[in-house]
Amino acid sequence: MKDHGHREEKEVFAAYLATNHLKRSEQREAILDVFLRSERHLSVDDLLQLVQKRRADVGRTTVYRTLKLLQASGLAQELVLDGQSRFERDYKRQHHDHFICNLCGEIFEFADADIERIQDEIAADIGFVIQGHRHQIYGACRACAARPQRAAARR
Amino acid sequence: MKDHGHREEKEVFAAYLATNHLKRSEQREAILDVFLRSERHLSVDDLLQLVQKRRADVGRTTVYRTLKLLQASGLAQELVLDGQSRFERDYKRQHHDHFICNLCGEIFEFADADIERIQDEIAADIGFVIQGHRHQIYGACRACAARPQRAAARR
DNA sequence: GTTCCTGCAAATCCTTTGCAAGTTC
DNA sequence: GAACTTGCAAAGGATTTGCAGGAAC
Repeated sequence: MKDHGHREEKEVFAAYLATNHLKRSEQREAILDVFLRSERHLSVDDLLQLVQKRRADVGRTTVYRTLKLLQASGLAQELVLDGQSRFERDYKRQHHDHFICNLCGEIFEFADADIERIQDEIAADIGFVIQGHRHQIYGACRACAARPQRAAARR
Repeated sequence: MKDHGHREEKEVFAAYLATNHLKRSEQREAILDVFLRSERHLSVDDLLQLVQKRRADVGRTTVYRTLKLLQASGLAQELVLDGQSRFERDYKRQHHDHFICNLCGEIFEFADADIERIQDEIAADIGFVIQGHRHQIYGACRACAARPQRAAARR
């Protein structure tokens, strides 16, 4: 397998495996590599299909299981949309939230320090200790809003 | 069945049914009444159990279907948590978002005009037309944070 | 050699749908 | 009586789990 870069993340994953007495495998490495090379917000099936282009014998179950490891090691973050999970890279990325187009399914990221600060203040007011949050804004993206007659593709 | 108030909402529902050539039924009225009397964020099963105290023969399917009608008529709003939906009253209530305790499952509401305004500004910047949003903050509520040793009950 | 991984199939969870029988208009 | 509603059981979709065989350490 060629080295496609992302050395740092691969080391993080190797370290995670070692620390937890887990083993490396061809499948895990292929999944991680494909995941790191993709820039999108992948569903399990997206990722499975991409991985299977390289190794047709990788099963869906392994993708699910490997994604859990990637989350646990801080490399991936889960985005729960409607009925389906999607995953994005999370290593050394700044926190952000998402706009999701109801028409084309496209996902746009945004980050705003003021919103984060206000959240923290409100939480402090009620004595709530924040561990995480989901902030997703749904609607029509610029391109889809410009052609409102097109039928919805809803992901 | 006693009149438990909430006349306005009941009228809205009756009007919705009439407009859409739908029919009233004992089940729908019982479900609506129980829903309106509860102040919490109910799961389908919560609602089913409450309704069945009054009429043991109401089925889960009918609760699902009636909740769809309540949403369509603007009386209920769905809250998608983890793998499960919950429903809260939505008639003439101001928009708000939620804090969700990971330990006891309790849900706290909050509203903040600044956050809403910032969202609108960011959306306008990228030409995104907002149709709705989910903003949920997870963590430990005051009570649970005070006794961190208690095991998680995760909903 | 022991422990961990993998993929399949089966199971689970929540929700929706097909359908025959019962209600409402 | 036509049209809608109900509850059951079955179907659905996404995700998890049991398990026997295979790979890593």
